[in-house]
Amino acid sequence: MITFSLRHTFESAQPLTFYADFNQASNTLVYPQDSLLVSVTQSGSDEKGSLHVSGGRRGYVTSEVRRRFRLRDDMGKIYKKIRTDAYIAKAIDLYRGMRLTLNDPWETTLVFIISQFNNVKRIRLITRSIIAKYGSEIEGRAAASARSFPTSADMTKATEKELKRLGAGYRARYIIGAADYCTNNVDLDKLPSHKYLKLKEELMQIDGVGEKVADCIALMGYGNLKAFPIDVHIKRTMEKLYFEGKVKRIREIRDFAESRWGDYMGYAQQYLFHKARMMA
DNA sequence: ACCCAGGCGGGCG
DNA sequence: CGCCCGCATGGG
Repeated sequence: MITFSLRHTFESAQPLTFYADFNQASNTLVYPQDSLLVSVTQSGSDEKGSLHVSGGRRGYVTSEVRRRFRLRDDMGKIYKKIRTDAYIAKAIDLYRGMRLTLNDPWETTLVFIISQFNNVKRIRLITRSIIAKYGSEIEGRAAASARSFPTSADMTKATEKELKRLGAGYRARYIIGAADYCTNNVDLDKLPSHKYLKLKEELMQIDGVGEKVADCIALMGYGNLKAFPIDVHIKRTMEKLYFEGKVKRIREIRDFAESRWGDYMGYAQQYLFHKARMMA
């Protein structure tokens, strides 16, 4: 039995959180991917409850779910490496089975451009509005219907005025720029996912993508676990926990994380972030 | 009214 | 470089 919690993963504010539907009563997640509507159900509330996957061709969908929910990650090994102190141990105990997810690079880019200087509820609302307006309709057996996430080419048709009407605010300009750049100047699917520094440098060429958002894209869009996004929650939490409450630079916090959690620092970040956000 | 939210880009010293 | 500021929007 694998260590996986559909609920904690869904609630951890990762890209799919912003557009998928999660039914708490049935513990079922319905989300569109690759023009399919996929339904994932986990029986029981236990993180080891068995998974049921439906929608599309069974073999393909099952392997995609395994890939996107990173079900091949050895959580025992990861927990052993990142369980370095009481705080993160508590986070692991509270949210055992929470996985990082692997999402489409463009999808991740758009979602995290929207995320800046924003809150989760509004990120979700704006993302859904964008999908409703610019996505295309797909169907599946898992539910009645849904819309696929708009491609960067789809988004080049958007105007700043439209995006502001959907609530994007000053980020509307970034979205326009990013859609154009990712359609005409770079192929996100060809960036070097395993070369952290190079990947981040390339991502930061995109309009509205700075260091923090680039780390989010590297982590959740490319699966690069050396990425360590430092947002307000992480910064405050780590300054308090590991730096005696003193204000530190991003660089120093990142170096500390790397020395402490090494190749699994991205997972450490997700557990620290989720606990900090849930407790706030 | 005021503060905050998974920050970024531009400008200044 | 490193720091500071404005930025749109809605919820607590």
